[in-house]
Amino acid sequence: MGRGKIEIKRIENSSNRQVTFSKRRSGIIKKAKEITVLCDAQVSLVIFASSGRMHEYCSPSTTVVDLLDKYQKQSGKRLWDAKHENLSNEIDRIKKENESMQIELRHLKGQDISSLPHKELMAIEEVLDTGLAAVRKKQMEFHSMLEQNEKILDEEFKHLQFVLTQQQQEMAMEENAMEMENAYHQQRVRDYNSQVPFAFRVQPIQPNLQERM
Amino acid sequence: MGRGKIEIKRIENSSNRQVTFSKRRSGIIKKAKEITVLCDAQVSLVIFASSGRMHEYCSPSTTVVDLLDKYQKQSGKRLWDAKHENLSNEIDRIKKENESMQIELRHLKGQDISSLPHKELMAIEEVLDTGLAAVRKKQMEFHSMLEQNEKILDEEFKHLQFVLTQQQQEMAMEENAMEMENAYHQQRVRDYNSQVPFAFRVQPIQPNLQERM
DNA sequence: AACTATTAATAATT
DNA sequence: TAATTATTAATAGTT
Repeated sequence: MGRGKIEIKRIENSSNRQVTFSKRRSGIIKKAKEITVLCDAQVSLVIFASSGRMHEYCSPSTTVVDLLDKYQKQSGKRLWDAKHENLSNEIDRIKKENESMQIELRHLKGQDISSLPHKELMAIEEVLDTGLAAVRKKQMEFHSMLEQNEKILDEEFKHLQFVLTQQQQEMAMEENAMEMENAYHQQRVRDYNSQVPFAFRVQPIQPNLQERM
Repeated sequence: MGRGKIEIKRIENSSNRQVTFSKRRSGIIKKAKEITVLCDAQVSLVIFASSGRMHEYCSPSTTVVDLLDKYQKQSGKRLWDAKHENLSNEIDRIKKENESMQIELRHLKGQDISSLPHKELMAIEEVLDTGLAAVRKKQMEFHSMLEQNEKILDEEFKHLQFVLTQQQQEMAMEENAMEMENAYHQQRVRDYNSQVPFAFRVQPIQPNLQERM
């Protein structure tokens, strides 16, 4: 019922598939509505697209829950109970997993090892040794990184110090040449320093140089 | 789509209604199957006839239970009772616990520690140190126990050796006194030895003593 | 998203 | 009740 006959197999083209889904979904829901009216049936229809989006139809005057309750009674399949049982089983499974992990953790922490056979003690020791080695290696890396950072900062600091000292010497020479503007220049130096974080300010090689000028 | 157009309203003629129900029901189920295959959708379809008879379709590879689980997640409608919710919550809780333990275990084994902050690395190292110390202490205890056992066994052995030597000397004296019964006594010694495990048998201090006698 | 040629579903009939 | 068929409805490909 279209321009051509199609085979009933997965539509590979994704956008075609989505368009077809949309059309057929509304078709089915329309049919579901019609059969409820024509034959006063009750229908519960839930459709999930491959995208995960959900669409549903449920006959008026009922709810999905009501219908599923009826479904449960008639099919003999116990939806709730089955679900219940599944959950319980999963809980049991996870709890067991949990417990064994807890025991392992304790052993690794040196707890509850009194009654362990010698062989297991040795295995635990080996795991601990391996772990400790890995952690210490990581810490060594961390430290060497810190040292390297320090070295880089140190060099940057020295460079900055050098540059500033040069600038100050230039200024000092200017000041010598133009004694009159002394006050003005001192102000400039102060301005500059106020823009530089304290840690990077240069201590004059000759202390109190400014005071002497 | 029939010999004539029909209005969508309840079919009053009961047998017509039933026939139509039957035809349309199979039509809907066919459509449900088709959309499942064509668009890889998942469909849960439950139809009740006015007679009460139930018909259902559910996409392969799922169950009504699974679909309803998804349904309730998306719709926010509570299909299951509080019990189920409790179980679900517990599962979530345990799963979280599980995950954190798994992470801790991995860290202790020296895995996945690359991105850890230094502080945590130190904490892990401390735990490992503590654990290792405990395990090693236990192993020391084990060893010293072994040594002690050995010592005790050794002493017992020496004692046994002493006692047996004495007995043999007594026997030898008897034999000297009653030369005639020599053969008989040798038999007794052999009988005795056959009841004692080989490891505990006494080597005569003078080899070949019996042969010389 | 709307259109339309074609197939598919089905209402009436047998 | 089941099969047939005339007709409508659904929809695949196109615009």
